[in-house]
Amino acid sequence: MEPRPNPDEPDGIPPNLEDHHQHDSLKYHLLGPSLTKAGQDSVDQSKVSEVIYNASKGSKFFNREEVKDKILTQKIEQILEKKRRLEKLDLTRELRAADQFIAQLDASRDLTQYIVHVDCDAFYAAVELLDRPELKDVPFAVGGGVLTTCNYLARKYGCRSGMAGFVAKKLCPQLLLLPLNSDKYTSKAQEVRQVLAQYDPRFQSASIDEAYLNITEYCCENRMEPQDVVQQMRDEIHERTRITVSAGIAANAKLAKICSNMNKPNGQYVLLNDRNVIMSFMRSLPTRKVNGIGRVLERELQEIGVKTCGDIFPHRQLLRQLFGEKTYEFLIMCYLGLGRTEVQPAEEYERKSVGTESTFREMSDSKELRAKLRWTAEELEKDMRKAECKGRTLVLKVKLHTYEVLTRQTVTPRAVSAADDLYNFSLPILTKLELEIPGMKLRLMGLRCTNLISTKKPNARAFFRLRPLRVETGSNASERSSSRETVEAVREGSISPRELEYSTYDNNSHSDLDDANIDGHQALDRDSNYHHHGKDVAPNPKRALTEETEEWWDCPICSRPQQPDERSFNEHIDLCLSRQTIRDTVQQNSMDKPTPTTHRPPAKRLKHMGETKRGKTTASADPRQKKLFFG
DNA sequence: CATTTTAAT
DNA sequence: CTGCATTAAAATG
Repeated sequence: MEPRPNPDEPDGIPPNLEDHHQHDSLKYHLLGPSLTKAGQDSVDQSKVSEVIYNASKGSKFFNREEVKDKILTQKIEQILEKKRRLEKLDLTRELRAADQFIAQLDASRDLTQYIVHVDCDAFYAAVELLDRPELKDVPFAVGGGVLTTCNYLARKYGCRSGMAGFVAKKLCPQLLLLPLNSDKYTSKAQEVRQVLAQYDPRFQSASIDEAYLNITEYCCENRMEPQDVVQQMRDEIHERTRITVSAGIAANAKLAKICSNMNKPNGQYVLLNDRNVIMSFMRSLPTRKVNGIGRVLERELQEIGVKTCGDIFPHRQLLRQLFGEKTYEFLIMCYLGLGRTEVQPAEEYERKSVGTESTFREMSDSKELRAKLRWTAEELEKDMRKAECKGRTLVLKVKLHTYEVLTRQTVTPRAVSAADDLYNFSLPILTKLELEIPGMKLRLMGLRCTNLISTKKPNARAFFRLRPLRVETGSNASERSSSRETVEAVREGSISPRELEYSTYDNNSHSDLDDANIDGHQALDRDSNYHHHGKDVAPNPKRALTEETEEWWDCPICSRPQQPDERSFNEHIDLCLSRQTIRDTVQQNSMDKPTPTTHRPPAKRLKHMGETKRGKTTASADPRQKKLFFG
């Protein structure tokens, strides 16, 4: 905690106190999304927010932020009104439901795992510093118009990731801006990951510079305490890569993530796997510290009187109605300090959309816009080729010169990926938008493809899901036939179709063994600040078409549904395993090089098991079947 | 109720 | 004052 350096005074401290007062929430908002990140403790935030406010005042971006802030204020007004209305009612039912939910969650609390969240310190800046050690004592940032990261020296001036470059310059005029060298960061990240893999071969990359590990096994096998394991791992990372990382160690991923921030940079923090310790840790924890609670939810919560996770409890009877089902459940989990205890490689998650977007000088000419769409379509085609998929829904995104964002989507008659198709099917929605908004002026255009169908490795693995013929009954028959497609060709030689029916289905997930071989470039680096309530990091690897799959146990090797009977299921797996061994041998000889350093564990792809959040099949199905297969 | 759009992260 | 992906809730019909 050093004293804050004295950055040059901004052009003007606000002269007008009323103005000051009215825009409090906006100013706070303008501080940006990464406020909770480390390195800011010694900074005078109110000074910083003044500078940001004055630097951006009057810009189109600012005006839009102002509008958004007004809208949020209205939304909060409605929430408060609803709250007042609710409080006049008898809420014992909701209270009971909440208490029951809490009891149920608490009973299923798992304190047996040691989950670690590893976070590289100012990663891009640290990598740049390796090449240019002379920058050790100068504040610098990486990124162009927007800072992707900055070193800790720059943070002392209030600079941080996500901030506009010119704003950062106001805060710190000496700030040096370096251009991005993405390849460099990716290869450095790989070096770090090689070390991580020694401690948990199934570690999960959450972004280029963040990862989750489950070190329970490592601790057991080496008779070591978690904190010693992590200290050793961090030392090893530093020794091998010359970059420093921080880590959090706790019973689940949500807690570990919070903990990795506590002793940043180059530190670690252990939260004991003890219910009381966790509960009191959460009690005083500001909501914003939780991954998934950002500027907006923080403010909404704060306005109803919830500042810390402990404050959630006395409001439990209101939260569902005020914020909706999922957010309610998420908040209760926060109160209890519960989170994910499983960690799984990112490659095992199924991608749901692929898209591209770009910002450009304002543009309104119809011809130019079509050219831009054409170009965007071509970019998307490249990305889809890389992802090896096609899609059935196109989403056009535009940002007007006012920074207002609009999206329009259309369902294509067939799965598409070629630039011509992408362009031709999205052109009508662009044209319609132009009619809707006369003189439409854009600063950004994006195209995204969803409802994906994989075209991966046609001969390497069955990429159609085979499932036994079943009598279609009742209401879901029509629904199912619509999402199902008879397929022209059987691509996979080793299994004859016979009486089986084919459906295009869950293609990526069948190729995790292939993925393991390809690995490397598909690493799927996600942004650290993406969230979803309920889970903590990556998306749910679950499928559409859930209903009827419940009655079948899917084989983790071939993914075909099996009779839900233990004996025959195990027999089938044995058969599949031997078949798999043969296939792998054949493949290795032909083309694939197995990954040298990170050895992969046996295929354990237990999808459709422990399914559904709303169905009550949760806890029962999962452990049972895992045991069945591994036990 | 299914689909689309917006907003948050 | 980016770009990519995911999720939840609200709006729409």
